[in-house]
Amino acid sequence: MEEKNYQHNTKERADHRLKKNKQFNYIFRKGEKYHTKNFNLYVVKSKYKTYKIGYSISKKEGKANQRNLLKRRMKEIIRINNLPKDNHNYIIQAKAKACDLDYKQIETQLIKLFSEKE
RNA sequence: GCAGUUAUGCAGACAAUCGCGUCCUUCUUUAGAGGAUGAGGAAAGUCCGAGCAUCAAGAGAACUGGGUGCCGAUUAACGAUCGGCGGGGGUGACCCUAGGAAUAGUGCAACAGAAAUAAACCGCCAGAAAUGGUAAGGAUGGAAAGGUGGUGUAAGAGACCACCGCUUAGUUAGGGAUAACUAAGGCUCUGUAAACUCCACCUGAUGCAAGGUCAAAAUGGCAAUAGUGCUUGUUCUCUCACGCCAUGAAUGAACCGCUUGAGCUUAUUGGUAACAAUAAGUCUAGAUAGAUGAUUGUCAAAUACAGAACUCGGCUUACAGCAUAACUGGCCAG
RNA sequence: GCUGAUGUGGCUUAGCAGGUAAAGCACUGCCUUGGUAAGGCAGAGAUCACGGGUUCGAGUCCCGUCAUCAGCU
Repeated sequence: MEEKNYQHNTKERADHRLKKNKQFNYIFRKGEKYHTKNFNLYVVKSKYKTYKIGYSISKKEGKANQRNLLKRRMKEIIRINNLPKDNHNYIIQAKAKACDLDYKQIETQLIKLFSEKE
């Protein structure tokens, strides 16, 4: 049953978000790292049957509205392309002025990241 | 048409597909479906002023610290706003202005210059010289002993005169800052208070991460009529209050605070204006890793600065592309 | 969200009641040594974060921006 629900609900819901500061710290310490030019990916195996994603953009990258826009675009890309294939915990960290990128540039880089992980 | 000044407004709209926060309805309770609604002129900086909350409650005095500073009005309040006055800038429309007191006292004014708050280097005049008189001219400086022109004189000097400036007094106008006029003084009185200071007025501190609810029993430590806490800069007077702290106990954004408010829109009236009064209508985000995105089409082009976090009133800073109104300048053409 | 602090040569710091910006390390040249280090002598290097104001004159006083760094669940 749960598997079916998971297949249907590909959208980004609250269930699929990391929220606690503890979890973030844990994943930053223990996770495996993958890089592209503007993004880092941290992955840790989860004990639950769903995946979770957190987004991390530091204040240095841009002003508040730019950071919000980047986060929305990342969420949108992950929702449409259905990127996370395993039930792990992920953090995507933006760096190196990722706020200046287009939607399409972000898309290619994120797809690259997840394929590298495979 | 060109250059400019001031004020005001907009800050994409519509359609389609997928997707997000909150609320409501429904059936069902892991969840789904439908509907409504969903960021700004600065939401920013956190520079001022308020509400609200806590510091157990309150009245007062002294000192200290901080702020404001032409006049009148507006406002819940303000360092804000409006209208004036004085000063400065611009050909002009118009703009800028922390603008009380320098005879209460103290400090500072480098270098240059003879000399910087105090008189004499060169000079001019008299004289044989010693010396005396003088401040017109010279050089320095931000500032040099009222300025310009004349009379006068040995040479000169407010010594005297005219105009201008300054100080004091008076009259008139004005609600006042102040202005105009008259008379006198003959000029004695450098600048700096955004240096200390004086004068007048204002001022407790901390901030929603404030603070409250769930929250009780029980145990341990300290204290015992003195102690603790007192208006969180210090000291004092008076009315006072009470056992205090830790564990229990959960670092949880779980619930409240959290959105109806000095609210918004329109009209009328009063006022030069800021603004106020009255009437009618209206409810318009409430998140908590933090809600608005992606793709396509049409409009000439939609692209700037930028994202609510308890709430209001201002200020400051950022800003693509426009639109509207009033006014100024000179040029060209008629 | 709230509250503070700091910006001075390449680096680390001085500087005050406003009057020509100081030191150490580093750098350049010369001396010393057979050579290097150390040492000695000389030299260069700053729009005092940026923009206004007060003042005759601001690194310093006042106001506003920007950047950096701390602290508070």
